[in-house]
Amino acid sequence: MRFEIQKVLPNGLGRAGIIHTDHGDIKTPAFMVVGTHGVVKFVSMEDLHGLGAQAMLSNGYHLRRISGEIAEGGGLAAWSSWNGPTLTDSGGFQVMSLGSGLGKVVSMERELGVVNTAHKDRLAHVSEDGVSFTDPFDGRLEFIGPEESMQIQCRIGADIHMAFDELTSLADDYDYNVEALARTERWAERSLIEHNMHCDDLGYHQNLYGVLQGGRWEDLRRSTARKLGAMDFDGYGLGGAFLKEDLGDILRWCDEELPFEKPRHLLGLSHPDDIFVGAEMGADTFDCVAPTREARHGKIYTRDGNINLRKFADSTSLLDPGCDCATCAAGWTRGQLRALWRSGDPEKKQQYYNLASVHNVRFIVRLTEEIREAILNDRFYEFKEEFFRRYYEKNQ
RNA sequence: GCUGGAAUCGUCUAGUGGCAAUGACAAGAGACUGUAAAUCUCUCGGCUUCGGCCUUCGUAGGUUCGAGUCCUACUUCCAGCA
Repeated sequence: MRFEIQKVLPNGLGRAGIIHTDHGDIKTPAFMVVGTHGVVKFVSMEDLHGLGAQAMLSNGYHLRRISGEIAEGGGLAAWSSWNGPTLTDSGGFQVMSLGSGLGKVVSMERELGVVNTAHKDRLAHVSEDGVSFTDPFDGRLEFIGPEESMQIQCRIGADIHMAFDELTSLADDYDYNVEALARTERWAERSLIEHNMHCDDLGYHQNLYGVLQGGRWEDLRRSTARKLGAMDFDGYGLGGAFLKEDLGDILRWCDEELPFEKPRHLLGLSHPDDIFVGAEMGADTFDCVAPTREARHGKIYTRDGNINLRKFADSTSLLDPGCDCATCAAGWTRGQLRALWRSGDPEKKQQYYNLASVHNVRFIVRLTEEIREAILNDRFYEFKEEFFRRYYEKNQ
């Protein structure tokens, strides 16, 4: 893998570039679509290529039981028939979502009294070795540590792997973050060693990103960035549960310390505010379930702010007039889409999920394309201002 | 015409003496960020100083401390028999 930096923002952090992988190039900043199981929900591979998606993220945790099958199928890109660049997550997110955050929403808004799920109610428990967890669907007790995660990911064979990490929750205090971060750093070393034993097994090179945690504390963020930055990772994942207002600072702390020439992936964020902050502070790639999940839940992205489709029963307006996605190009109106969505007919609902997902994903992919163009043309800050002026102007 | 049965919040529906009244759908509001998520939360008779108050279960009476629930009549609808 090679990362070519084409242009750098005046702040010395944000940049536009190209990540060259064995399955193709990723022009950055870029949004990677999330196909946890190797499929983006309700969106075909043809749709994805059509809307300009450059890379797909899947999850080693979800694919763990069929990783051998995927290896036999030639690795994730071939097996899924995506045939482009891919990335897998280590399962680190599930340490939190099945553990301290079980049953909770990972919100970026300030909530009073965020509380972790009680230990006895968790499906995942962390130890020095790794994470023991109960499969939520079949109740089987399993274990994944750094070595297991690397073995699974190397069989799945994405171009980019994530080191096995522990994502802490907003409710975890400084002391717990110190402890968890030290563990994540030890896991990073173990991940690197194990990864290097298997990273060429499928006949092409697989890369490993180290993942930075450390919550909202500057000393933790900077020290882990220096520590992992000195290790031989191919790039870095920027992880954590953030409050929106902290995101810029946290990314800056990390990216000021990390080796500049290596690519960085901001894990799990894609709302426009977060993409802009990320791109400005040096994140090269992004992924997020929000565009597809929110589409299924009736939230449609538009350049004038997001809309809730429920309110547009009789609307003959396009989803986002001027949008270049396939759904808008085909002339679907808000009212028509709402009718499909609310229909009792499963086929119509599925059609809705497809049309709305394509639109929202295209919206975010296009946003990253535009940010890239703006960076290359020295007008990032102007573009950001234009975008938000329109996006937040009350107008709906 | 006779004999049964039924009428409840937009719709369907629960309810058999203590009820502002069940559930579903529809409707309305909000949430969702490395997918336990085609999901979840809230509202859904009116008013409220949030303690309550008022008006409600086809219509009109009655029995009862108390009636959506029991009785009588009427209205409408359904089924069966003429």
